[in-house]
Amino acid sequence: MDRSNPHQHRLPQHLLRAREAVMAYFRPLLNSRGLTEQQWRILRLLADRGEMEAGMVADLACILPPSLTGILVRMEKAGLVHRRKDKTDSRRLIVSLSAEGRSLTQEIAPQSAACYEQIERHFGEAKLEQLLTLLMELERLPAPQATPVGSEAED
Amino acid sequence: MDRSNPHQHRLPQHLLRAREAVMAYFRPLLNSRGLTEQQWRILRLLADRGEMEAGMVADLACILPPSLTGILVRMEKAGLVHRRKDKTDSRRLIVSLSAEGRSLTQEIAPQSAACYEQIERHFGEAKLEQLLTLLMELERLPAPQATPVGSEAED
DNA sequence: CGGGAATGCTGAACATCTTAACAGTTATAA
DNA sequence: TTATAACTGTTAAGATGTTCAGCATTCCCG
Repeated sequence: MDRSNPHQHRLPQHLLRAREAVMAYFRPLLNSRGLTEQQWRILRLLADRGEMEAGMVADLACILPPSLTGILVRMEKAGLVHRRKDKTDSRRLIVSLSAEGRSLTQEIAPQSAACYEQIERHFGEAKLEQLLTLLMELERLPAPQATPVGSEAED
Repeated sequence: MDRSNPHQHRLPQHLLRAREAVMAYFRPLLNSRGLTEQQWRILRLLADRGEMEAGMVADLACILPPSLTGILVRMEKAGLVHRRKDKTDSRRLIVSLSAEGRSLTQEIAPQSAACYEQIERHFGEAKLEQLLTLLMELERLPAPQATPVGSEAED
């Protein structure tokens, strides 16, 4: 194919592949405890910052609200978290760690850290820092301008 | 939490967030044509390298075989690709672009490139190169050693 | 006070991911 | 040749992603 664009870098693809390479280190650990990636993100979040409302969990754990609803139901059914409505604003859902969830998190955390150190050892601490810096900058990309599709220009 | 580890960097999370920030630029374009991310990856792949067997599509597009099966069925139903068995080895499935799929790809490609250039403009060409280099290195992480869960140590 | 707008979560429909098991085909060796 | 292993793709089941719509609650302003 005559692609005169030398910048066909496929940034999203490489972000995806890199993430897969990294997750391969963590997945066995999580699977051995019957946890999904998302559930582990939520557990750690609650362990680190204490109970919070669902919307904040969604933001911090990068999970869309409709997904989060089901995930939290399953996690509560598994005895990992508690869900309760906010007293003063009954629209809000407060999510907190259960005792069981807390102890499980404390068990897994050091093993997770060990996986991370393996990665660090293979990849190099300096490059890892550099990569994280770039990623955090990229996260701050401004939202794309409306609809660049070129069709509809809202009234 | 007494986390004495100052390296709680959450690399997978940042890879995920960064990817989301980038995909936000491409999603509107793809949605406007009724394509998913995965379908677009497949279309571009076939346009770039010509027909190939399903396994290679899975590898190159970062899609697991069970997912690919359904995706290709839907894409064929939508008239975007053709599927046929290899004559000499009927285990293999050859996937190729249809005329309709090709023209759609050619329509979208320049708009996709435009999105990419927006990102490049915001983020900086140099940093983008640097990031891609690091990502490609990270992809080459060695597979984790067997089962680091601490339970079974075969042989 | 009252009603529309905004907020926060959930439901629904469809697509994809993830793991495990399965089926058809081909390669290999006794 | 024939039993077996290896290879390729698919099915199955459960969990999550993605978009849109809905519902309850709260806010805000006249």
